[in-house]
Amino acid sequence: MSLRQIAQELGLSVTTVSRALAGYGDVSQQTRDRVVAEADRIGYVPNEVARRLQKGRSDAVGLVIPDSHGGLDDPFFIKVIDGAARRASELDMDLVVVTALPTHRDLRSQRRLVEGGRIDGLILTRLVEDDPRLQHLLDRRFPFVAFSGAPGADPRVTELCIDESSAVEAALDHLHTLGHRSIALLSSHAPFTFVKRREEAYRDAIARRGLRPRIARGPMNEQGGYDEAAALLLDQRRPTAMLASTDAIALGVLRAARLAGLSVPHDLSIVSMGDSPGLRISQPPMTAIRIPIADMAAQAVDLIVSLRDYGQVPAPRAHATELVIRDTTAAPRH
Amino acid sequence: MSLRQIAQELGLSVTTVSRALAGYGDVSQQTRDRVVAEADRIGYVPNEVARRLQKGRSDAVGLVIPDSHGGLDDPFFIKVIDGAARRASELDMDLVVVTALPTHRDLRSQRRLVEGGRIDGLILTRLVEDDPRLQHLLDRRFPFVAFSGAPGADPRVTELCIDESSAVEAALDHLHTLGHRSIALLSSHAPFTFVKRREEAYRDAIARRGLRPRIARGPMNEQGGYDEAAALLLDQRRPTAMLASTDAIALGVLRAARLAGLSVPHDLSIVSMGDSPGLRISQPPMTAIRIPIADMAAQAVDLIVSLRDYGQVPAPRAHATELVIRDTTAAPRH
DNA sequence: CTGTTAGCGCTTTCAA
DNA sequence: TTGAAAGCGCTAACAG
Repeated sequence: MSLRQIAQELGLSVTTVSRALAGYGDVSQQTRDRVVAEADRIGYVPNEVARRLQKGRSDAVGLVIPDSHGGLDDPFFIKVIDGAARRASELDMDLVVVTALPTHRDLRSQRRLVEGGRIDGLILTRLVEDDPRLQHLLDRRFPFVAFSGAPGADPRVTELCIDESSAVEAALDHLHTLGHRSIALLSSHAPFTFVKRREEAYRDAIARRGLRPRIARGPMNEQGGYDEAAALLLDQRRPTAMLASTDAIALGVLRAARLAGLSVPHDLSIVSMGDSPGLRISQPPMTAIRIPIADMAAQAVDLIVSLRDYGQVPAPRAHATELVIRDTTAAPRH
Repeated sequence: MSLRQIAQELGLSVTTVSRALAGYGDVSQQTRDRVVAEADRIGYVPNEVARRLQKGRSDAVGLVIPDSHGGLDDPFFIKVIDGAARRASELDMDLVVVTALPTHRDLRSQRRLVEGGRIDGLILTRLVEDDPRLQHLLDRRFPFVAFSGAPGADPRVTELCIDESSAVEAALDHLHTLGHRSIALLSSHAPFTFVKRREEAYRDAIARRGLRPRIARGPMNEQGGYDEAAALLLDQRRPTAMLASTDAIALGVLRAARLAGLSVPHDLSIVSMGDSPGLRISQPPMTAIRIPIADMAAQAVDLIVSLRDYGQVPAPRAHATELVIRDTTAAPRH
């Protein structure tokens, strides 16, 4: 099961066998055929670890997910893993997943991964302001891409993002066209960059229409969405539509509306931003801005390979989003 | 950033430095202190790849998830990844995730992983009868554990399972005690072992109570559950309760009941088997048998380490399940 | 076209 | 208690 075995069997040098199997380099066709035949016969698979040591790279991409003690329930991560693992598999690479406490104050996971040579590049998610992870990677000039954007548009950071402006614009256009004039944004307190960007995009889009912005914030989960929506719905002049900045929040809004006895979409329209499967089977199915997380994750792998091999990337562009109209949006009642 | 650097800096041999850092072996306390201090100073992190090559093991655990072209939406896998990655991180190991086509007829992913020395053991999920993956691993005596059970109770297979009998029994006991006498099982056509086990457990538990079994089958997803339930609900003598063998199916049942104008739980009680977060926020929140997927995945890592190091495992026991009573179960109407 | 040599960074003998 | 030497399996550089 090693090159040496094949070499001995065929009376060749290990080098020649290696070359023949690599598929390039100078080897006679005859030798190549013999080697390949023998390799097939004994079912040779190269030792990836040895190859990595020699090549000085690991052909693996890292991903850190939050350590939530068995409670990880964010569809975002399964999408990221799905997309990244698929692309990595296509490239004969590994996706290495480790957990870290969500605070990321403890860089041990990242250091083991990065400095131990286990991976060639890292996919970062949920970056916050002054994220220590970022500095660590920049200091080492280690290849990485940041999902959902990095704070401050640092040119050294390769971002993987959607065009938040046009995504929010599409949602507001849809609602505005339906006749809504009071549209709230259900945002969150979470310190992630995309949260802020979405808020800005919302403010701009609302201002362009001469409407009044209303932004609610809470924890970035279902309960948070529920609480935010419940408070807004108590208001005398409650909004006729809500744009939720994440799927979990949107599902909380839906629950709040139901418990308040409001009909969705007639008493309240809801648009979510995301792509969770839960949105399709919610009651009613949720209108949403689809964010192609898996595709973005697949691209992340390509970008990392490019960064590793060429030290730069072909200017990554924002991914297109898509308004998927389902059953939580309609014209407001008078 | 290598042992050599530290060795040169301190005028020691690489061997000594290695020993000092390993924490065992014969090194004077003084030398050890000096080495550790210097290692800290330059921020030494051992090259994991070199260590792996030398040790002949990779300190990594593999997991193959279905390649669903960006559509992976099964909460099962995120739980598995979460639990396995966390335990692996605790042990300073990696979790390597790759995708493969769900048919698993193509063993390339597995062969690259296993024979390339990239991992020390593999976590298998969703095994089917005569699964080619199983034979491949058994042939090579490669450490692996099978999630959700392997067909046929092969003694060479380390299983990670719940006690299906007592899980189903708990669900049926709950429903029976509430007064239900017509309880259907919404199963699926999926060829996985746990599906069959659940059906058997259901038959037994129903028989013990002198009731008549009713088993419906369809695709193992939300739509499947919807279709199965819709058909049952058309029946003159429709069941008053349904036990869904997976969460996705249960959510489909809920949708069918709603569209049929039935009140859940009063017209129809539903119990699910699983642990998805979606169950907590369904309307109404779903009564379920909680299956501790993440804990099982964490144990999977321990079992693989044990198999690797000792060639055997401390007889793994079935994981306990728990009936979580929420709002989809109540006494039947007359 | 093929072989020899060297070395990736580490750990493990075996000697001193 | 320390060091020298060997080698994990592979690839790259340099000769022939």
